[in-house]
Amino acid sequence: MTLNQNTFTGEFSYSLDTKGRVNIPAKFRNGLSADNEQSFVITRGMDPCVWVYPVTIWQSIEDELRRLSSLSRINRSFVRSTVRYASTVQHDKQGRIAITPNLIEYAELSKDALIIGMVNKIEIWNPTLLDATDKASLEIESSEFDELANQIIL
Amino acid sequence: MTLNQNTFTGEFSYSLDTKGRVNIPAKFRNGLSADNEQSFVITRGMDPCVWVYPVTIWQSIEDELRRLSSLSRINRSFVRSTVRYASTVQHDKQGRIAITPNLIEYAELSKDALIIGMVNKIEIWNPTLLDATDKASLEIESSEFDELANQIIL
DNA sequence: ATACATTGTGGGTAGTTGTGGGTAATTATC
DNA sequence: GATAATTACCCACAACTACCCACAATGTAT
Repeated sequence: MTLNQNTFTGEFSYSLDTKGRVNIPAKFRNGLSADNEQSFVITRGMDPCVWVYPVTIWQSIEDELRRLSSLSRINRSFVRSTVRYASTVQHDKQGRIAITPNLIEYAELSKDALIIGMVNKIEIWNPTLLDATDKASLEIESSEFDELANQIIL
Repeated sequence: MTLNQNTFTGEFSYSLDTKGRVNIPAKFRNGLSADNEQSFVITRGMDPCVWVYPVTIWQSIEDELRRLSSLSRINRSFVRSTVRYASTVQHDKQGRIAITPNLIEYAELSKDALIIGMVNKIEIWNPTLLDATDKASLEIESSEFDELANQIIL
């Protein structure tokens, strides 16, 4: 399939093994463009989950960060907080990537991992945490959803 | 993997030994382009930490500094504080570099060293100092932070 | 329905990496 | 010029990681 590379949709229940590895769904792997060399960048999400970017997408973020001068304190701490938890990982022959202990702790991952396609990136969740986050945000932000509706037509 | 040379991301907890040496994470060493000849330039960071540049990157910074000359006061003080303490170091067979006593004192380094990839350079921190710095900047600059995030993060 | 390929999961092994310390060479001090 | 201090280079080892193989479950084709 060559339609829409580096685009991810759908939800998958996979498991994190004792070595901290999770499988990337075959659908997602096959959707990866060749120039990614089977690699992703994993980092902290804004929510308590792991964000997984194709490297080529992440590089565009890096390029912008590179342009921020370190003379400014805000820039320094912004670059630091963005890049600090990011690492490049290549999936093995079985299609798995290793999640760093740091990120496992942050996203509170244990055996069950919920993998969600988020268009240009992938999220890995502890199912319990996702439920809680969903409920909370639905209550609070319905008015902001309305605002977004004006910008994006579904 | 040859993707993106001289680019550093991620966080590592290493230790400074009794001889003042720290390991450069294997990931960072492997990402160094060959023309660096396993060497870095270490100097004072603008925050209380040690900055570590690949020599080739440092050279381009020096070139820029030369061009800026001494027109503005900020440049003069930047040049003075940054260049003054810079020295070139080559890592040994085990991948360690020796930090000069001067820089160890400046960054208040002792046993624990936190090594952070900052895209085009590496920072070495005393973990306690980093925590403090983080907290301070988060309080003061959170709005400007959000602004940057909106521009850069996908 | 059966054979075959693909996918998700578990685990073993060899090589790499981080860390400590020892010895020789170099530099500094008197 | 002799001695002390520092630095560069080497070896050793434990812990970890990358890589490989195996197998069961699922999906696909004939």
